[in-house]
Amino acid sequence: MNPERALLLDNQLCFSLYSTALAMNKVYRKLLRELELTYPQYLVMLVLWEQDRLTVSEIGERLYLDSATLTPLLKRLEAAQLLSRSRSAQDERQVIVTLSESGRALREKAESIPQRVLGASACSVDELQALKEQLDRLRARLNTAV
Amino acid sequence: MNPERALLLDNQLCFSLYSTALAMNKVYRKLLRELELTYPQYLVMLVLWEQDRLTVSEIGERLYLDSATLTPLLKRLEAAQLLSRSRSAQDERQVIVTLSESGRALREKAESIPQRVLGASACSVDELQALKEQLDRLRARLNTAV
DNA sequence: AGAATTTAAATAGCGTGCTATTTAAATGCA
DNA sequence: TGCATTTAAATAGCACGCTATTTAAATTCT
Repeated sequence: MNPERALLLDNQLCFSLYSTALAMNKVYRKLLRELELTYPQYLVMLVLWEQDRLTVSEIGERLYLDSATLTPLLKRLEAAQLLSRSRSAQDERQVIVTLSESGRALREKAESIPQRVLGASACSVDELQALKEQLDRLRARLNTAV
Repeated sequence: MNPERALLLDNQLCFSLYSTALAMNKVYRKLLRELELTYPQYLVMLVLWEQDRLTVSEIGERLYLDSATLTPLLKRLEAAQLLSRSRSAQDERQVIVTLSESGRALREKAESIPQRVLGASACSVDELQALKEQLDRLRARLNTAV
């Protein structure tokens, strides 16, 4: 593709990625309103529902986010009484994040979310699975490029 | 997929989309530093390089963004002397965005960007084209769902 | 043991992207 | 004509997500 054509918005994969991610976020905002969570907060809860008592860095590794993003986010989740943050006794530099009772309980209310997002996407599971695999490959390559 | 498994992070297309978009943004941040543009600012410039003298809404339609996002962004581009904003004479509610000489000139410096992003992605053009089409379909469906 | 280095998290400051609201201009309609 | 409605952009306020820096704890090295 010549440089002229490459600069056309409609030819840019990256714009498709950007705008589809925004569209996805809008769908989640609507669904997550009843849980009073933002999408990144929901991601943190997903991680903790899988494994509780992680450090800030461990959560960040899972989500590709750093403490500058996570610390204020975790403080908001703590203020909402979904989790608590406490310094590790073994290593005082680390902060351990622990779900509260209501944090664990929220999982049930979240169980319907994936199905409803699938509905909004109006795609088949196979189609989404293929897309997911392509995105994961691309992310891996982009992350090594930086 | 049962609700248990659907809540696992690794099974979520949406997380792949979210995190790949963040990874893409990081690649762009590095490349766009020499143009002193952010990625959304670069998108606005792409739109204006294709067609100059658009209103704020027209830019927003192209990028799926509204005036709450675009107004401050356009003010920054105006402060950087890449464009000017002026009220339409026909309809004083509208603001016409016009590239400056240096705004037009920046296009040349931007011409190498798509090629360099392609390099960072380490994907074939065909592969990216397929991914783009899937994303565009998904965005269209998500946008009608909201 | 003590100084230098590394590490984890927090903080400061900036630019989106959003919802809800406001302002001002244009349009519709009795 | 005059008032209500609609529209375009701007504004207020919030939550990310980032870079760069700071703080404090752990580790390394002599």
